[in-house]
Amino acid sequence: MKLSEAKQQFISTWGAMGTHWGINRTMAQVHALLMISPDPLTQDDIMAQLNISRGNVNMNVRDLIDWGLVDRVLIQGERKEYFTAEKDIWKVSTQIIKERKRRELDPMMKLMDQLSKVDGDKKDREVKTFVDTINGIKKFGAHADSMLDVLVKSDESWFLSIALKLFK
Amino acid sequence: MKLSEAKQQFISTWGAMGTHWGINRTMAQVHALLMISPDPLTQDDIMAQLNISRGNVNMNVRDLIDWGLVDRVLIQGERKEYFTAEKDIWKVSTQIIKERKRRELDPMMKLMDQLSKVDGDKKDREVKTFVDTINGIKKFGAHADSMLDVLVKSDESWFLSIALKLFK
DNA sequence: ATTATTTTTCAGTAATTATTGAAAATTCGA
DNA sequence: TCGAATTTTCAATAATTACTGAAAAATAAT
Repeated sequence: MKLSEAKQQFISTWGAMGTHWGINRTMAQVHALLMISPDPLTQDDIMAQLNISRGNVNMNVRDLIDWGLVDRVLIQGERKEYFTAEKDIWKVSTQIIKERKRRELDPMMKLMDQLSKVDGDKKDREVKTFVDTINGIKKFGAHADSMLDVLVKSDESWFLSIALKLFK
Repeated sequence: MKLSEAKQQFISTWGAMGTHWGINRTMAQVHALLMISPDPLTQDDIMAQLNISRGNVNMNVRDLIDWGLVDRVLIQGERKEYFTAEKDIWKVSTQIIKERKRRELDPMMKLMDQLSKVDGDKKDREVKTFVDTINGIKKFGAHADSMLDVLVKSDESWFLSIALKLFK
């Protein structure tokens, strides 16, 4: 397979995968493009390679920066901004985990705390099932939370050595 | 907070959360409703409680069954079908992990195998960056794959005892 | 301070995805 | 086998989400 074809394939698949993960297709494609580009790219480079508008590039790159997956790079003597992406997939993963925990798990757990204080007799089947489900989620979430914290703070080699001991 | 209000809140938040995870809002809401319902519900129950059409209920319940998160229940002497959801969040999670691994990780890894065989000189920066990125994803995916396999096969108490030892 | 270059914003539009509802198919009791 | 009850399908439509492109804002060189 030729490089250009392989690149296209990768970008397109990474984009499709994004849609299964609540990430919009273009954002995932921009990320894919930057991951396989040896040098930083400009807005115009990205526009040209993905055939999308300037506004679209701008918005998606900004989102990627918010996610901590892409960085602005200043190139000496150049007026334009350049962008580059972290290429180490371990770092990419931990960054995504960190952000999703903050954006999703933390607020969800806060809500569960409130909901577990619902009024009513625990002998009522309706109340009992509700409270049990909520408490199950709370307990599970608390464990997930502390595991993910440690995971995100550890580095890959530490993690893999544990993983291999446990799971091989 | 009253039960009815808490239920609404839970269903609505679980639905919104679904959209961040590539799951459609209604499907997540149906799942939420069934998780907090002590007894199995019919299509009509779900229609009434969530204010959605029969076709919509039918399609989303079918998807949930495909995901292994909801089961049909036959009630003695009743013509209608009833539906119920697994309420143990550990089981729900492992089921989701199992399905996503099969639907997403496995095909992605198959593609990476193909893409890593791209033509061209590894001394070319373009080629090198591409191959390195792909290989990084392959290696990471292989570890994730075997970890998730074990995770899914283990049960909660086993897993938590390991988790506590490691991460507390 | 003026002008050229680059980035950002956002109203309008396009594309995608989800939902309805009625017709068709299926199921099962009589 | 017939017919009522129930489930499924799917074309039409609604709702949502993403994208464009041009105008406005910001930046920096002269």
